[in-house]
Amino acid sequence: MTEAARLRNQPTRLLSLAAMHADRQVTEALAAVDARKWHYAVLATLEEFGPASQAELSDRTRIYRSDLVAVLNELAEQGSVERTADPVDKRRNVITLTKQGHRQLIKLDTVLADVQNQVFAPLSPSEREQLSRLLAALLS
Amino acid sequence: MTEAARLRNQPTRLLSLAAMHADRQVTEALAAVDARKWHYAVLATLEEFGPASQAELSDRTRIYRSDLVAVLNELAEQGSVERTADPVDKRRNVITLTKQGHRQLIKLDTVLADVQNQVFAPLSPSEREQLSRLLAALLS
DNA sequence: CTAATTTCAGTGGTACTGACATAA
DNA sequence: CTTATGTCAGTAACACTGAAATTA
Repeated sequence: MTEAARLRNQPTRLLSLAAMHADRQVTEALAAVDARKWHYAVLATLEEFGPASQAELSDRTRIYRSDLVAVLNELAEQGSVERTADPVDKRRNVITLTKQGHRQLIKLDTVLADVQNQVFAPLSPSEREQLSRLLAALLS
Repeated sequence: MTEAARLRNQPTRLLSLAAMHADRQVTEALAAVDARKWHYAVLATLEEFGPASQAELSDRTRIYRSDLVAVLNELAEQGSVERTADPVDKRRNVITLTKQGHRQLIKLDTVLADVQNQVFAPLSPSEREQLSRLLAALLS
């Protein structure tokens, strides 16, 4: 079944379909190790910037504050993260990466590296760079 | 607020963010004329291939059969489409584009052309072609 | 009997809004 | 008094599954 020419000629549709295709593989690969994209975003951010409040995590990961609550509940339940009250500002929680969380991050690193290679397998290394450059330009 | 290096280096994340950014603008522009992406997909398909059953429309647009029902209800309500029983196969409906639907399609064409130019404004014409080529390669 | 078509009900992850209590 | 923070409730479009009724 062929697509209408009008649809084929909508670059935004192509972009959507490609992203959906990639997202699907990421989601599946992460699910296999009991994780989600957001888990990785939070763990990676904590690793790089150290303990943070939920508001700061929200800013850095682009996860909404309201949605972050559930993500942190999940990460805390699996012991990847600790949530303690901030003594200097009692409105805040301080989120800290645990050793278990660090191990989980390393594991997710390898899982995601595999997925990137799988998703971008049709492209040569220089084409992958090209693509990243063009996509980044769209966001600036 | 900067993103963690690990996140910046995930091309699939970049792809997701770019697609989300583009989708948002498409959705907003279409909402302004009381339409959705799926409406356009259905109208464009009917225009190019003529009257079709819902199963055929589903195949061509990649909209699930179950979701297509609601889309066609909306299009029928606004008079863009007519749904009649197929005399030769009573299981089927025949979906036909009306004159009103044709006009709506033309209108959506211009709306979407504007959005494409807006979304891909940061890229030169040859870069846009490059991007389309690379994205298409990911889907093959 | 089987297979295809339309439809409905429902799930689940996502993006996003709004509101509330608490505390700065 | 206002603003920031964490939390909860809820909406909406989307992707997807499963099943029922009708008809080929």
